[in-house]
Amino acid sequence: MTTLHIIDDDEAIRDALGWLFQSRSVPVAGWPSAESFLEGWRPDTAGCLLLDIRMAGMSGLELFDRLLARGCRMPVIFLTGHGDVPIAVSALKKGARDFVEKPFNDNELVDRVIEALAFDAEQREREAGQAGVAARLATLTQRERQVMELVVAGRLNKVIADELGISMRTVEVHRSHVFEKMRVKTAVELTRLLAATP
Amino acid sequence: MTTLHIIDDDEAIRDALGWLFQSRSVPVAGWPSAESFLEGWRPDTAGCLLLDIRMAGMSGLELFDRLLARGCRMPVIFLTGHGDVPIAVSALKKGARDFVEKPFNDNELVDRVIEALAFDAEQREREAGQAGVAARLATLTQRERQVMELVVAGRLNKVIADELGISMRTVEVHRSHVFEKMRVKTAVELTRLLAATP
DNA sequence: GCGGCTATTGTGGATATCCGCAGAATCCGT
DNA sequence: ACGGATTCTGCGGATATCCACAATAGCCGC
Repeated sequence: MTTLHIIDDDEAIRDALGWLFQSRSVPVAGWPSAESFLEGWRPDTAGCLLLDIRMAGMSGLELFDRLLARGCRMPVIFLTGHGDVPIAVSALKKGARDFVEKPFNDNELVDRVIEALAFDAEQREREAGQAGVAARLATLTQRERQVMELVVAGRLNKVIADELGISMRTVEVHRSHVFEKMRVKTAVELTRLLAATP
Repeated sequence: MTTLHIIDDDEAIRDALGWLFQSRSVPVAGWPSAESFLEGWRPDTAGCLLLDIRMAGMSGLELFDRLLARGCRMPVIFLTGHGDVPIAVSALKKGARDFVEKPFNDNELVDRVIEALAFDAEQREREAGQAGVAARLATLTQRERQVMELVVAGRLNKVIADELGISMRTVEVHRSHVFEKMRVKTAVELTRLLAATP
């Protein structure tokens, strides 16, 4: 299982949460500030975040915004001791996974964290597949991409040739290159490959 | 534009909100209770809901649950005067669109409602298209459905014939019927049609 | 039993797609 | 200037798909 990142400037809380999750076999990493986590974060950092709202220095919300801006897609569970509805609403609408008030129920929190970790693992698997597709897409030339778009739009070769003002034979060549580079054998497979990503 | 349904047991608030929205050209329907709205609700009721949490009789949350159970997909904006974070979190996680505390900013609320109405309209358009596809799917015979699944999986006719233990000619016939009934001309179009719905 | 729907198969021909072989033009970097 | 990548084109043949015409057979409802 991947790691739960606990970000809280109160060492006592980090320790208590660390204890709780380690006792449930959830790997934990503790961070004493938003800044320290942000510095250590890399696009391939996996797992989920348990993030305190109020912290000295950068707040949990600000860290969340900065992570989003950097393309981080890890599930984030906010922890807060002083429930503020507008903050909760805006965090959830931005894509936070959960918003939990202290004091919380231990078992419930553990369950939510485990679900979030599973979600992250699945999401990373999906994205790994998509990255492979994106890498293959990047090897296409402009013309090949144009032809591909018309192919997955369902146009016949002769129509594509018309629309691009080139001969059918040339379309066939590009089409064949696209299939080869994208590692598919039929237009239908290509369509499915691209339908899963856009 | 479609209708905003205001559900609040306080007539003064219904009137005030009604005024606000009518002055912004948003069509409004007022309901004095969750029960009255639920009774009048039909699957094709369009628009969005502005729903008070605390009401005599059925609460806003309970109405929301019942609507979800009946397959209602209208955007719901909750209104509440006594912010409760766990309630807001659970409502949003269930799919509520927004959760607004009184007193609210008029302009902000109007903006959110207009966005929600636009969202509902788009969603209904999408679903109308999907319903058409579903209706056409329902006209397929079992065999045609089997062939269709293999076609959109990218198999060639000869392979399909093998897998189903029938002749290629029969596959061609079924395939042609599928195209006709689904109103497409190529396997790629069919794939796109089905990829948008699953 | 007759008519309609479904499923099946065949023949034969028109179209489309797939592919190897061959040739050529432009642009770019060494 | 030479090689490489990209784009373009033609020919011909092997496969595949599309389709009209034609026919057989089982099941179901009237």
